[in-house]
Amino acid sequence: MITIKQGNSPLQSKNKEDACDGCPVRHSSFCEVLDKSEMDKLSQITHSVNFKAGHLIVSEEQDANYLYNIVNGMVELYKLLPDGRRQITGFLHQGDLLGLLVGEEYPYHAVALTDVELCCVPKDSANKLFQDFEKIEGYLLKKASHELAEAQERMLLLGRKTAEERLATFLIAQLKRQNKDEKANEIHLPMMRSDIADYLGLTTETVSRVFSKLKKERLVEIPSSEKSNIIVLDIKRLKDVSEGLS
Amino acid sequence: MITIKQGNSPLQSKNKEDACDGCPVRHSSFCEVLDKSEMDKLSQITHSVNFKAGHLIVSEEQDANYLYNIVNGMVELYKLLPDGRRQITGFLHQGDLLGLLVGEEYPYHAVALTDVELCCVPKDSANKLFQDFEKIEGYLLKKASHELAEAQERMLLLGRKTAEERLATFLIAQLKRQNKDEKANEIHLPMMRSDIADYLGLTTETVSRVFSKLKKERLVEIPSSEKSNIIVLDIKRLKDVSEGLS
DNA sequence: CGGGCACTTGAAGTCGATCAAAGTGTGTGG
DNA sequence: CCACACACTTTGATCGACTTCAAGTGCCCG
Repeated sequence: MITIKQGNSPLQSKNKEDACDGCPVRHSSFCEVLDKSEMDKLSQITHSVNFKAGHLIVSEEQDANYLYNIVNGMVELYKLLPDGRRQITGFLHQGDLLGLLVGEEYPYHAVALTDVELCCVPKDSANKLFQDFEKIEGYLLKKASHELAEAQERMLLLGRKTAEERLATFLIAQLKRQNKDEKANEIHLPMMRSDIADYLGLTTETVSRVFSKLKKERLVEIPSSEKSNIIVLDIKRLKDVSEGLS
Repeated sequence: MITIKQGNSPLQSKNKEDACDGCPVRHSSFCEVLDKSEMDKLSQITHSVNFKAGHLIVSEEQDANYLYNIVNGMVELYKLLPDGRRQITGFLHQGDLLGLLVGEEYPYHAVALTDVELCCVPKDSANKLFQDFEKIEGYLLKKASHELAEAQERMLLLGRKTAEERLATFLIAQLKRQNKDEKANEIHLPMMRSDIADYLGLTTETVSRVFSKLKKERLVEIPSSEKSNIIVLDIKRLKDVSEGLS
């Protein structure tokens, strides 16, 4: 069972005017498509929000009143079955969007994995947002299709890969995301083993056992004191394992 | 192993001018956001394509030159592992989009499950499409977010549900899709058991066994001659099963 | 120092996979 | 029209990967 600290409502966490003055909004990923003056205008209708690690940001079936852009930190999305089984559907990083949806309600829970800073767009402003900044809609579409492709990759993982292949796939993906440099081989995993398990459709025990197996095979190394740091010893071979070649 | 008939290249299957004259494009789901004159204009840059059941429409890593809209019929999307393991990531129905993506290449294979008719937008026209018809982009975004929510639901299924729960979930979803009427209880499944298996992350044998179990429990009925027709005897209880309540 | 939490490791159990065979419906050619 | 082949489905028996249950370890923090 997961314990979640009570989440702040977005507006509590920071005074709205302060947030805009401090201009963290400028660092939202919207700057990829908007120029400086547009970002200034954008900051009129958005504000910054902070959540401490472990806090609930949105919950399933809660009215979707905000669209968030992760400014920094990491967020996990998950769905639950009535009996408590949990599937983490994604880890969100800087620049990712949270709350992009059709319906009235969020289709998932979102929890801050680390301390996070979010750029928060009230939903009623969203339509205005689209009118004022046409580019935004195309940008969101691009983001959404990208996520869709990732989701399909994940379905392949969950439906057809073995435990070892799943963890290898996960590590390779994290490695790619965290390093521009092709050769870099260090990964930092801010989430617990049980989060990795719920992301990969496994149990913590299995994740732990597979980590041990990968260590024994000299594919990775894990300093015993800092279990959240992984060193990949053989990227090529790990990649092969992730695709079932081995 | 799956045998796939050689797909036609889009332009072979029908004479372009004929397709537009026959105005099947008018029946593409874009009509949900465009008025008649806009649809006429749209049909200038799109054309109709037909594929016979079993034929390959697009394949993974093939250059994504077209965006398709399913006019009628059914399409399956899937990804493969090097050793042949297959995961079907979606069944597309009337109005669904095929080929909405960021990259240069399709991230999946698409095969016609039934005879299908597609509305085909060449990619170079797509940008023009967005400029001329601003509404289209918002429409695509809506479609994409909807698909994203479905993908997350599927991850929960693949990562955390039992075989019985998966099949029940699948049947309930098909029932909803095929019937406006809440009370209707007939489902037609154009795909084979092995397709259902590859969609649910199971084997054909397991799918078959679970069907037998559901029959024995009087949750469904399957006429022995028409295995593609399913009658749901107890929707409420099947729904409970799909959520792990039972 | 001790309690708690995350993680690891071990032993036993189970669900679905695999292997094998039989059943069912369809189409084809004699 | 029947017989045979083929493709799909079902059923049965066995197997194995991952889960479950149960200890045990190490680390942090009061």
